[in-house]
Amino acid sequence: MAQRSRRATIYDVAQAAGVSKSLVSLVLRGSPNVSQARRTAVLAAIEALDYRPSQAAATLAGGTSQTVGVVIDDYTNLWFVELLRGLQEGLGEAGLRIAVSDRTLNAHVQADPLEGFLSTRVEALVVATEPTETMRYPNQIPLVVAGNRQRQVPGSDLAASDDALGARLATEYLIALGHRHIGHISGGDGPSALRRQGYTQAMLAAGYEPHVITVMPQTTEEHGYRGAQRLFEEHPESTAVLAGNDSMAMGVLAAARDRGLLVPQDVSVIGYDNSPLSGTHLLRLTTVDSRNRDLGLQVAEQILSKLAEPDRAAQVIQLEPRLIERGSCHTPRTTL
Amino acid sequence: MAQRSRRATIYDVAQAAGVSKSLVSLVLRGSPNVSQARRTAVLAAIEALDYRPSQAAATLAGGTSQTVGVVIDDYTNLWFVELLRGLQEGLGEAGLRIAVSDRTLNAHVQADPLEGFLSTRVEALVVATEPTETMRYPNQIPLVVAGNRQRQVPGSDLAASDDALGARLATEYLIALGHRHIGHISGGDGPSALRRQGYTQAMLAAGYEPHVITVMPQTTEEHGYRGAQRLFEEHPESTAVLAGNDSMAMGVLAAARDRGLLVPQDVSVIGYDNSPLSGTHLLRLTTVDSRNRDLGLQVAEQILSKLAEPDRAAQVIQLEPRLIERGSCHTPRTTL
DNA sequence: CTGAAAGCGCTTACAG
DNA sequence: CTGAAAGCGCTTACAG
Repeated sequence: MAQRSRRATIYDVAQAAGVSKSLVSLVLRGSPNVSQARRTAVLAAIEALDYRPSQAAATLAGGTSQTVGVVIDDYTNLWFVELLRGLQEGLGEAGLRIAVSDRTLNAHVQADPLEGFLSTRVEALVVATEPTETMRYPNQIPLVVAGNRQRQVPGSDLAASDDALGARLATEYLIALGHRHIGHISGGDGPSALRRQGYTQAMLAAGYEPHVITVMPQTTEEHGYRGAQRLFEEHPESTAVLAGNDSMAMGVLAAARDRGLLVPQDVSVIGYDNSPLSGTHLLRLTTVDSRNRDLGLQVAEQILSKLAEPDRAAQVIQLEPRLIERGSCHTPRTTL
Repeated sequence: MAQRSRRATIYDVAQAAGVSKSLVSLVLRGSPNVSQARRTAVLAAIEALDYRPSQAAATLAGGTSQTVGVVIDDYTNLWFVELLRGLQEGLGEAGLRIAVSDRTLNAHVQADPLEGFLSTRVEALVVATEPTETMRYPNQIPLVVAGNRQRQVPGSDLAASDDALGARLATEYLIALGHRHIGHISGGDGPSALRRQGYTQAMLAAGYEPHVITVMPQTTEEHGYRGAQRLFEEHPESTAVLAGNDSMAMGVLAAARDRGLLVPQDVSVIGYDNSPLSGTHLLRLTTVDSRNRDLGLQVAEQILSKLAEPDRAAQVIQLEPRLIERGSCHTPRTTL
């Protein structure tokens, strides 16, 4: 039935439908200036020929790829999933496609995912990872950095959750619960630095001594585990721990268990990110929600506005995080 | 410095380097038939003009996109990550790019991710999700289905882990440990059906009664939790549980804990997938490794061979899984 | 080793 | 509402 022959082109469709190829193009792009009869004929021909327009030709001829590129750091670091959802929602109206790439996906053909996107002529770029100095940033298309990062990209928009505020909220929550010996396990990236700040501020404001254990360079369960071990050793009086994120919190839970401490009876634990993990029956982790979906919506808006007005000044948008109460916190066992 | 003007094209580079544009094309594609002096000049011009070749033009003119598309079901379902790594490794030599899309990413512009890939003129397609009947499968490019699925795609290659064998290995391991009351929590997808088979076989072979709890339609922690609750209620004599995958195993752990059962002392638990989750300090989950990276390597090979010889018959490749022993299993508390 | 020419499959004005 | 023409930025033979 289907021949392995040459692919159908717009010419074939035009011929089969008995119209010119411009007309086919109009139908494809949903123009209202096409008679019903011809539209039907074209659609039938498309179906019959199993025709699919060539994205390459459309991009080349139209001068626009209609896609925005998103660079993430790692598929296992799930915070980007909700961001993507928000982006998709926000970009829907405009009909922009989304393409995702992590650092390693095409490392065999291109050192830098940005290069690939730039060659693809994306309309805009979202950098949802720590920007590197080797990246050559485009200045001809909108670029928005998503999330709090250590490095700035001059001229780019920025959309991030207020990580300092989130950590402050979490710490104040523990303090309100009656805790005063609260430790913090922190990592080495952009959000970590801000969360550390928020934690420290809240502790000092309450007149308590902050205990920060910084584990470099990652923020995995393993790092959380090691950090918590150190905390429990150096500060056995700790009755609560704020972890740098949910993965690290999972490590904290493991360290507590291995030390014979019950959560939340002996020690309260708070995570950060409201990841799928935190909502499981096994963890029931109280955490901070960064509202990444809303973040994605904001990023979409920034892209759209910059596309409409390329000369507008760079924007910085900050979202307010909120605390999600679940089952990992309690009043301290012994109120001193 | 950088003008927001028109993008540099191959013409601009040729002119700046004082060569013809064919020569620039040769340099870009790494041809050896270019003198050192001219190559240097071209490279300098590319750098100076911040030139990036247009992927669209290259695809259109060259008649090949040099990319293979991978359809996954969901970014939160992490089994594809290792698959991607293997694919990347295997495709590296050939210089093929990888593009990933899940079902929802571009749902606002295209109902089906396949359509997008087909418009992009990918060289091959990897379907790492349950094929749907609405998908129009191409017959002109290699298609390989990765993982065990319920639906077949006629003419496509298949690469999967032997899920029945994996479940049998896990069950036999528990039996060897002395367990005879072993339950299985299963889901509703392709791998689930096979794992169920393997479990049942092993139980019957040992002369024990299989207890399967099937929770539809998903295979999440929540489903594992509910399934285990039912198992513990209906079969309180159970001393071991084989979960359909690691996420479900996590739910089993939670259900055991909520029932006051210790793992592994009171009940042994085995997962499936060897996901990042299973290796955490908190879970220390004994699990089955499907060797997804090797699977990716196999898929790459299938693609390459089909590209070289389009008429070769469809292949089915099955990999042997292996058991990963960690800390969630023990001999049964009371040997009956 | 290098250059001129044709063509890939579309979109976009521009006439009718 | 519809068609003929030019052109997008490359690659690929094909001559030299």
